[in-house]
Amino acid sequence: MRELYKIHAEMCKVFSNSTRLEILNLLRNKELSVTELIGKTKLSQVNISQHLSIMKSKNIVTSDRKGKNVYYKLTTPKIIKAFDIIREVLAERLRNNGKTIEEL
Amino acid sequence: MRELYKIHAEMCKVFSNSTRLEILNLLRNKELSVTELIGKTKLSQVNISQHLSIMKSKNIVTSDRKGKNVYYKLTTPKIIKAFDIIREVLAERLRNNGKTIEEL
DNA sequence: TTTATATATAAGAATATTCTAATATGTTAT
DNA sequence: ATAACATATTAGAATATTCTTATATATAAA
Repeated sequence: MRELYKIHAEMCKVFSNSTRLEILNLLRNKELSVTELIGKTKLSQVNISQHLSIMKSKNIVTSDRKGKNVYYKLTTPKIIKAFDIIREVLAERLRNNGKTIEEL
Repeated sequence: MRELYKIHAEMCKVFSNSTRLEILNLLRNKELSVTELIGKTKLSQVNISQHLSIMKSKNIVTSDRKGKNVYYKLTTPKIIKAFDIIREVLAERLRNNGKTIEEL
């Protein structure tokens, strides 16, 4: 049973990096190619590929090559459900401090 | 706006350790003292205090001293909502592999 | 005020994560 | 076949995390 906490923690490690969260948020509605992700984030190609590789190895995203491009998408919308709950908590806290998400 | 992803990631770091997840799961319904947590987990006092300290610094739990004991509880039930969504994803995956959570 | 019980903090070795730079591989067009 | 474009992998320095050991602090009981 303690093994389950380890697997759970391994999965949450994916969410513990801001670059990966940014990528996941971009993938919330539609699949995107690496090139598109580069364009939207201004991050380096290498870095994005590395993070996508990490997320793929944890089964958070899947990839699909279409010609020269490789498209990535979420394996389940529940990932974004969890993402959004944490955002709600953060938004509440900011609000309590007189700030809004938009200000950041 | 990229700042928000960093705060979000900081919060998720709390969930990226199996011991902390175990503690959070024990705190899901009721507040517990450090001694009670030691009894339920068989982890060392120092280790539990350290993890509680980390979670307190990230505002995931709050503490309340009552006599000799210090009781900890979750700051918001949304923490457990997010926890449970990830568990659902893991349970689905195990099921697809012909296993159940109970087996672990 | 000393003792016992409960909890917290500090220091440091072992381990893990992240980014950058260099390079490799895969696909299409010429 | 080779050039151009898209993506993946490797290696390593810098940094962060985790656990253990030792010790400190806080409260209550004797």
